[in-house]
Amino acid sequence: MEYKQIDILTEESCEELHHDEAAVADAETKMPDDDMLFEASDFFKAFSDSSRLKIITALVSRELCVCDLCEIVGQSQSAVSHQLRVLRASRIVKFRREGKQVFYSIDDTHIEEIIRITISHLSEE
Amino acid sequence: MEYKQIDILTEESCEELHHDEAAVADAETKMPDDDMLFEASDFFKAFSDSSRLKIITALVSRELCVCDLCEIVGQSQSAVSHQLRVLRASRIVKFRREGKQVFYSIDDTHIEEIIRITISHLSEE
DNA sequence: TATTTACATGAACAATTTATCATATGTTTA
DNA sequence: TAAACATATGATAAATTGTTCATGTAAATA
Repeated sequence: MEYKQIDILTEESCEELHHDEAAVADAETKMPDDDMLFEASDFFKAFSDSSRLKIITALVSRELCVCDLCEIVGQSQSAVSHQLRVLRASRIVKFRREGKQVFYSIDDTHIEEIIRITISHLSEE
Repeated sequence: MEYKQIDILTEESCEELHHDEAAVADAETKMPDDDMLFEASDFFKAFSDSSRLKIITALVSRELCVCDLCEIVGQSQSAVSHQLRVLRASRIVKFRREGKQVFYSIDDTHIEEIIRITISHLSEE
């Protein structure tokens, strides 16, 4: 990763000077640090698969057990469990066990707002 | 895709009845149609890579030419162009040509809001 | 008009992601 | 305690994605 940057600077960049040095400097100042960028892109990655998005959307209004989620997304229990694992890792869903069943629900208040804004945005055009 | 669903229903689902049939029916009613789900997940996919997210973040406050974007994200011109292609396809950025340079900018008013909410969400914990 | 500059793109390869299959774990029930 | 049920998970294969390299195109300029 570091080597790549060195390569670019020496071989590929548009000479020594950028076209709008001030804009570049300003953008670099305002840029969130790499940790935040990786965390944020991971967060969005959770929404970037239609099966996961279906799971998230289904959970917005109520908690559901895994079996019902399989029914709703039309996928195997194993596939759904793997996706839930991803969503758990991103702390988008939480779960509680009740006997043999495990109930999942949204672990965050912002999720619904983000989905709502996005859907309304995409519906506009 | 269709065949997969049939397989699941006959081989894998938890018998004939779900655990909470009403909840499943309700979730299925409220579920956006598949076209919307694919479109929305594609939209989020644009944000799911840290290089693309860096490009988007840089463009939020101003338009930038490709060369300056390369400088900011620290990647080759080719890599950045390929990413811009993805962002164009999702209609997240627009561009205008000015002589030899091409200037990119955000093609949507919701983008900043979505990023802002997400960053604030991730900063909370 | 030949060259240079800025950017785009196709092909190939590497890395990552997703689905499937088999199996393991935790809980209830016979 | 054995069997059944609901869910989780590791390994593998298939699909997708991201980067690089080589080359193509449009505009400016020598």
